[in-house]
Amino acid sequence: MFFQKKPHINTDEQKIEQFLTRGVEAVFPNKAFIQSKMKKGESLTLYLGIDPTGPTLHIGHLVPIRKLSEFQKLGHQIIFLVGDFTATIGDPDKTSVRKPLTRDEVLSNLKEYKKQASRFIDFTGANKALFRFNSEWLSKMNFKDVLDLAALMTVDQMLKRDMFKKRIAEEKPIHIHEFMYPLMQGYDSVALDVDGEVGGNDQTFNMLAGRDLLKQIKNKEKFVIAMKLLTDPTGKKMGKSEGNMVALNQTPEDMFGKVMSWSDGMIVPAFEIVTDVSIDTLQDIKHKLVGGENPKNLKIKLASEIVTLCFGEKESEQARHAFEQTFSKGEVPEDIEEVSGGKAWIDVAIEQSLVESKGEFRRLIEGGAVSEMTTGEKITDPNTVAVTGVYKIGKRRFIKII
RNA sequence: GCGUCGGUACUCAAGUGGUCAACGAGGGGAGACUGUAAAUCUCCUGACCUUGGUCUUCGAAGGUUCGAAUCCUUCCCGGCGCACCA
Repeated sequence: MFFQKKPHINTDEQKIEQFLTRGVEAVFPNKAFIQSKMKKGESLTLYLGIDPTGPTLHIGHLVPIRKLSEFQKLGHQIIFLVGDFTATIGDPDKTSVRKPLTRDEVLSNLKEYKKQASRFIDFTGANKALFRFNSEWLSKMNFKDVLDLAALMTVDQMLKRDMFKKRIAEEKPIHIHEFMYPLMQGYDSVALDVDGEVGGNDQTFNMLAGRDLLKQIKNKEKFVIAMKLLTDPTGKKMGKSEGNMVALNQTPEDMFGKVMSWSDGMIVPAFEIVTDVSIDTLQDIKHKLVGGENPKNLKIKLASEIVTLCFGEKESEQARHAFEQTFSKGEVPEDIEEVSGGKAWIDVAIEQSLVESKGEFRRLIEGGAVSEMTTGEKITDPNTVAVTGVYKIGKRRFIKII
């Protein structure tokens, strides 16, 4: 327990309402429960757990992170929990066991996390966010502790989880340790002794497991806020496993471009859950879309908003400019690699890692993907000598031969 | 333990002695059309030289054969059923 001068708790009704609704998919046990706590001005703790499974955070993480930040701004205590222990175990996946990560992988993934998270969360000052690791407690438990914990849940409860049902239906294996995952993650709630947890809707089962455990072990009612997932119109999740993710370590230009390539159906949900635009603006955007405004314009606004959030207004403006210049007007991007020519194209391509194999480059040539920007002339033979000019390979790869 | 079915490229999934670098679908890349959208049409999607070929791949290792992803043996991993269950 630590005693510090608690900052003022904001009990503004509108802000609380916003906190509990914007981008929120579901709350447990119910909205009124959390509302009353918040209105009373109680100082609450809320945490978000993230497994360091990739080298960077991505835009999907942003949704709960920003919700966490919102809570911090209201004066409450927030905790950013890194699932360093759980990541070395492997979360059950839809189809199979996720490959467990090694300690080293986890540590290297971790490096960037705090840095990236600190763009949104305040890790300094009077009400600083805590940065914790679940190995602090999970690595210390012995088999007896684990059994005691496991005794609190039944197999039937576990089997309610969709992915397990699915795997049984598909006659795919389920390992015992996969049942432990919700327990471990749930135990985080107990160890941290929090008032609430926020996370993506895909984490609802695990979050509720924690709620259950906390109730049984400490007789405490944890609230759970499940955030909407950033999905494309087909309901597919945006995430690293789906390949359409926007990583937070990308350049502003790349991020801008990625957002622009989202499908139109993403515009409204993305505005709602990953930007700060007001509810009025949101309505306005919906109307414009229905009214036949070119969705591209709204998407540019969306991309600008998102890049601003991550990098600031200036960077965002530059990214937008670069995007319009490069793609809308078909001009050459400003910062491109310059290499000296004088040798066969295929060698240049390999040396510059523009392609992964010579075969791939040949295929691109055959497909007419390599051309000079100003004359539009296509390279038709991979063995021709690269001469001075600015070339593009496909849509996004550029190179300048000097 | 016994029986039985299965393990194929990024994913799903055909193929069950030569015509298999391996059907098809998804994903990814490229071209056309565009708003770097979606939809649609076309092409490509193991590596290396290249009209053709060489090499590496179908859970692992051996074997049979002129020739295997395909047959045999052993092993590893999984599903299901039966048996066992202090």
